[in-house]
Amino acid sequence: MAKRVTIKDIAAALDVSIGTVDRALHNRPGIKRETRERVLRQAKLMGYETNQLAKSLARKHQLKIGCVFPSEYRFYPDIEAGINAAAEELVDHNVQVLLRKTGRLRDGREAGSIAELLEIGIHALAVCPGHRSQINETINELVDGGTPVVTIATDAPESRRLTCVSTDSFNNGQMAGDLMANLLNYQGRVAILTGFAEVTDHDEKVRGFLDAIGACGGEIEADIFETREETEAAYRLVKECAAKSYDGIYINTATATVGGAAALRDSGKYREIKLVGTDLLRDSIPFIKEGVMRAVIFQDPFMQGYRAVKILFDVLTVGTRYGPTDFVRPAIVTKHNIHYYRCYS
Amino acid sequence: MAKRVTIKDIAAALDVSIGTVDRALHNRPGIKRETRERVLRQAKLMGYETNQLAKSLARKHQLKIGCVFPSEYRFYPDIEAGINAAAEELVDHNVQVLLRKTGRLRDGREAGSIAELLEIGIHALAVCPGHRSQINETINELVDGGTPVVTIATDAPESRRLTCVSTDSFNNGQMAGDLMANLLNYQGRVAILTGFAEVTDHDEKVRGFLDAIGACGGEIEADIFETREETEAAYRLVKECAAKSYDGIYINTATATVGGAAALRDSGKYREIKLVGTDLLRDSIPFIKEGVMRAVIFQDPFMQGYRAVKILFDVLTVGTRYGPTDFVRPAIVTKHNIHYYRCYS
DNA sequence: TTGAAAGCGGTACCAT
DNA sequence: ATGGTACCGCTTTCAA
Repeated sequence: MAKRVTIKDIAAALDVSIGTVDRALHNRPGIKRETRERVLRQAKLMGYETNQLAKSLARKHQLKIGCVFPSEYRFYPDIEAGINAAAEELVDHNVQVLLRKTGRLRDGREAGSIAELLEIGIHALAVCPGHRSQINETINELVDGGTPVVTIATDAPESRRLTCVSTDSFNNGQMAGDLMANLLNYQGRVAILTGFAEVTDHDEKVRGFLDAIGACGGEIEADIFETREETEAAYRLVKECAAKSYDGIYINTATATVGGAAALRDSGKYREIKLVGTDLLRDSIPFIKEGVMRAVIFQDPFMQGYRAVKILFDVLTVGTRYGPTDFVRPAIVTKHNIHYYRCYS
Repeated sequence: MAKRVTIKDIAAALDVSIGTVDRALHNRPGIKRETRERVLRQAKLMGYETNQLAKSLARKHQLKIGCVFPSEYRFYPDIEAGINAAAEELVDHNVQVLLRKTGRLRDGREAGSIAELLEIGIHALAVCPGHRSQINETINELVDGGTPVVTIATDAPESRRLTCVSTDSFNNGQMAGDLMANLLNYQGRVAILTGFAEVTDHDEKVRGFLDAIGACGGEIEADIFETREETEAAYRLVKECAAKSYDGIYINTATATVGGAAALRDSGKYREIKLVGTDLLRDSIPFIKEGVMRAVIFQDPFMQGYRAVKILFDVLTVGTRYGPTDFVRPAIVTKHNIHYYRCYS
């Protein structure tokens, strides 16, 4: 394992100063085109790669990464925990993470929080947009000004955000559908309890679920109901379904999962009716442990927050490119692996 | 966010040199007991925490971490990939990872490889022991000499290794058992195909599986067969089981999973008989995608290798303490989440 | 027993 | 347009 090539090595080989090498490597002004090319050629030749530790250590200014997300107590505390975990890993890199909470997701207060952060001065931004296009301009201005932006969990797909860290909702639904198809032995009748018909993510999950049960080669019928993500509505709907001839129930949002599980337990029919839920709230844990709910598809919000910050740091320092979406892998959580997953909400 | 406290700050506060602070902080010789205590008190007072980047950058010698594992082409290539991924993350930290392969797991060639590494000089060791006690002395000598050792996948529990990175086999079996119980609607007859009756890990999985199906509150019978981890034996056994009245089959080792799945497909009864396997070999992927195998419990060997190296680095630099076991979380892999998992064997 | 200083591999600024 | 140098926070060696 030969010693790593440093800018000093390059400088020596070309008989220039390390300042010049640095200028060439980083496209800084004040260097002759020809010199830059010579340096770059030599760097490639010698297989130079930046030592990120040295880079962080030498950086004079602190990197500030802003994070804007709702203060709702479901889901977002996990995202926050992930953000903080990443922040902690980056303190030695002289990175500071600034958090701003925006009330409820739909309040539309992101722009205000972002403005606050800009006042302070940030080098990158992670945000959970409450609306898919409302803050496009804000995002685009930032990006055009050289401040990378990533969205978390929800997206603003028509903006010029760098990427969106989230789960693949369609695939999420497929995972649930496949599980259900297997639990039902490829036949029966299931109730799908979706959040809002018009919310893209929820709808995608429904489509994925239908896709999977349709492709299983059996005969599974499905009815779709809307919970509007209200615990009580979910409770009522599941109570009703339990009274009818449903063999399985799929709930595609977190809060409704809790309400639905409670209803199924109260109905006393959870041994016959198979319940598959979504996400992990503290309140759903007992239902999984007791076998009321067979499994949940966990979208790992912690990891979403964590990755968002890590990606931004990476973009800022290494300059790595990312695709339009960065899918976090969901987990199938059951009675005996639930202890591997932390949840903060 | 106040600026971080550095050794310079401590030195200034006490009007000593940073050399003295360093000596105190690291229990180095050549410092008066009293001075050391003064420094340590001040450091605690100011909330000092080492900047690991600076530490790595300043270290004069390269840290060498040795890894010894079988060259078998199942499972171990994934461990190796994980080790390499960790190694890559640590190059900037001036860490070199040295690999040594030992033929088949049971060949008992670890001691030789370790000796080779000691010749070169390593600061830490990760090893997959082929026997649970045979290399205890080798391990203990290293540990007593200040070289931390962790075991990967298999363990040497009576040695003084720092920790063992592996999965919890009993829990692994429970996950499979719970899944099977749900697939069978709590009733039926299952065949358990275990590797070797006398191998602890395999036996633990069987016990975990029995525990879970026993606790499900239904009536599931189970018969146990030994595959000796041979593809052909597994094929034959599953063919036989398919001809009898089994409702489910659980296979608890990687290679047998492939053979078993092939047999079930060939029997044409995979829609009726539920197959749950273990681990992910490239050869098992099609069986999962086609629905021949409902799920596998994936023990994530990549993560095991990765964590082992990361833990050793952490012990070497930060000095973190670890418990006797470090369980990597297994994943339930099905048709629709299999694309999230890489496998190298 | 302690202090001083030269690095590690970069960044950033000043001088030329 | 380029060179030189003082850092960043720590380790390590040498001098006192």
